[in-house]
Amino acid sequence: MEPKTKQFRKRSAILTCLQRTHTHPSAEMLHEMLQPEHPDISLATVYRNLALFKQQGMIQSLGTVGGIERFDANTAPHVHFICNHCTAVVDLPQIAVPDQLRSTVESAAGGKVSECQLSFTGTCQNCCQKERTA
Amino acid sequence: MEPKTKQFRKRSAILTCLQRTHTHPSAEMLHEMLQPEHPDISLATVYRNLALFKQQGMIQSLGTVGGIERFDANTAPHVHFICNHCTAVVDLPQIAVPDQLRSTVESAAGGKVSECQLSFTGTCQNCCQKERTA
DNA sequence: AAATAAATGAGAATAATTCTTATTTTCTTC
DNA sequence: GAAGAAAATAAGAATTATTCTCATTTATTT
Repeated sequence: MEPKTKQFRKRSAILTCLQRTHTHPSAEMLHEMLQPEHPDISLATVYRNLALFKQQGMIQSLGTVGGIERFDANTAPHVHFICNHCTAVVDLPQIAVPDQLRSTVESAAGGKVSECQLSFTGTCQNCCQKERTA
Repeated sequence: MEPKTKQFRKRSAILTCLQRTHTHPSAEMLHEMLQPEHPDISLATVYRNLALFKQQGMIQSLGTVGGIERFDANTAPHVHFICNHCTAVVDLPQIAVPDQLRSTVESAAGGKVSECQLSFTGTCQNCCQKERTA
């Protein structure tokens, strides 16, 4: 008979998939990545659970790239590089986000900070090369 | 007769309006702000010109807040605080974005950086107070 | 095992943004 | 200054990422 895991919640499959990838996928990208293991998963389920995870603070949204929202299971403050050409998003762990920034911001803005995001947009290495040879 | 200015390009009116505000408006917010002076302006024109300005590097997109794109005529790197409750966006000029970051990122990512964005999300002062009294 | 609660699939609904086309406005050239 | 060419715009249709609805399935509790 079928292994039980396949009948279990798809919720955890979605979270696990997001945690294992480094591509900062969109809902649709995740949906495709889940196809081999869960061919019957609905796109609405992916959206629904991503919203839930986000609300619970288990994952983070990077905002949109080309009009499509991208997600990250790494909620620790870290830096992203976003390629406008191929919409790839990569982490830049080499670059640190100053720790004391949050409290500085809170006193400057007078509110409560829940998230910090430092991102650079431009053209990635691959796309730079493609442009050169084109 | 009507003053000539009203018959001139709406393009410049859109840019001027964005340059004079500090609310980091969306296309629709801009459209509303332009109503008194240009009641016949089309929302499509606002979208079209914002896309043009962005492509020409004259303005910047902050990304989306609550699913709606927000714009800023200040293209110099600076820090934003975004309230998740009222979707207000304010500048934090007190906090500087390190200058050498761009080149550090370019060597780390191996690509070409065109934009930098540092933003904090949370609850603004006003919304914090409202929560307290609610 | 029955009853209740939670999760999901499928597709419809929503809404921000973009596109299309006809019209108007501006610019160029004579 | 007028005629023709080019650019900009208005209005609404089209697109599409995301959300919602509701019937069904799956899990949990009694």
